[in-house]
Amino acid sequence: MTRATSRRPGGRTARNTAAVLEATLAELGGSGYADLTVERVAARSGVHKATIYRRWGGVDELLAAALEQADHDSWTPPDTGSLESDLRALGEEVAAGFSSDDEEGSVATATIAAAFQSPAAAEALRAFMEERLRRCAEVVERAERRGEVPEGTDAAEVVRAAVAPVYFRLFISREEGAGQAAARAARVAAEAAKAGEFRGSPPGR
Amino acid sequence: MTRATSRRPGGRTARNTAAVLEATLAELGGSGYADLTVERVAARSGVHKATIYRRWGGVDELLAAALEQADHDSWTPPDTGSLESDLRALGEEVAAGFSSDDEEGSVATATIAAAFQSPAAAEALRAFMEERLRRCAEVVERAERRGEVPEGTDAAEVVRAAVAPVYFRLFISREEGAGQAAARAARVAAEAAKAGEFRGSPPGR
DNA sequence: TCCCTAATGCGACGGAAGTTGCACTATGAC
DNA sequence: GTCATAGTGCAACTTCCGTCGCATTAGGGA
Repeated sequence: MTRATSRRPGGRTARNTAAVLEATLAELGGSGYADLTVERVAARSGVHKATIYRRWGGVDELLAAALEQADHDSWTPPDTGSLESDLRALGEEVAAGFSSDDEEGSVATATIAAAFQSPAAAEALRAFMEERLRRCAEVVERAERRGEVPEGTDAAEVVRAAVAPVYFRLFISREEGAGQAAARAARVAAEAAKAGEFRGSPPGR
Repeated sequence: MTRATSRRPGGRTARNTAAVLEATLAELGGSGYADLTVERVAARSGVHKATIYRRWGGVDELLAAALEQADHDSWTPPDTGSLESDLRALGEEVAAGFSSDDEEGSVATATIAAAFQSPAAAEALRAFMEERLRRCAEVVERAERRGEVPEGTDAAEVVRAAVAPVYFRLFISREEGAGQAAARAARVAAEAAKAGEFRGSPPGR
């Protein structure tokens, strides 16, 4: 959508967009968010910095665009046979993804950081997480079809309960053991879901 | 501890420390983390910027020192009579504290943001949250004494389960309704604790 | 193929962030 | 009281970030 309003979406513009976003991801993976700068992205991509400032506006918007791109991937939640183990796999995936230094984890971590400083990044993160939660609903819906959980279970809320403790340890309390936390959170969330604690939409909806 | 290694902890040095940290908090409350800069703190506090750079090193370390100071406050967890309502009050306090623009919430939010960029800030945040979790254990211990939850319940883990979804909505998924989420998370955590799901230390300890 | 102009490249500029050397002040030991 | 020096103030300096005006290039309609 970045170029939806453009009058010349083809050729060089498209090439520049690709080069810049790719360079952004590479810089993130290499140096992290703290050292992410427009000048470095410009140098790596071969696109002039003035162009980047004009088209995106700054580092945070650049990051938002990169995340938006990542949003269009083909990720699907795990399917292991039971709600609890699906949730556990999900949580462990989160813990592993953010802990590792691979590109995907770096982008996500950087965006969480950037969201504190830029409305554009915050919005990009919100949209990304919304989409992820939407896809994760599948996990709960399968459980519902299996009869594991009652009908009308708020799928997103179950997933939130399962993964929130992992994120909490990673970025809020900054503790070790996010991976182990996934198992317990998954169990608690699954049990609560079976007991019908997550039935119906939350009050504020 | 900032001045523990100093050879001249008294007089002007102490006054400067107080003035700088107070100015840091004031700047945070007024303009937020994104606009927090050493120069502005220097101007507000009346301490020269070179001094601040020499003593702390940068904005993030400044913030870490301010949080460390806040760590020594007299905060205690709510005591409402039951585990679930205590946890709910706790979660709502978190949601309200971070949403509001008061000074305390600003410092905590800013530190979470700074923790992504500076090891010093990350460590300060970790220590702060550790202390908060330690104080919150009281809530679960009271419930244990009342017989609400089985003996040997991992208090910190119960609290994490109760507040993590609130933090998740605030800073990760960036959704609305963090306050409402507190109620459901508190209920789920309390029920799980009663069922003994949080008995014993987690595996990775 | 031609041509208008959107998009980019380029270099210079203003300003803010952070550093450094030097002089001075005030602390705390004696 | 005196004195060595830790700590601070000051100002100049170096980078780096972001912006701007203008020249140049290339997309895409004719």
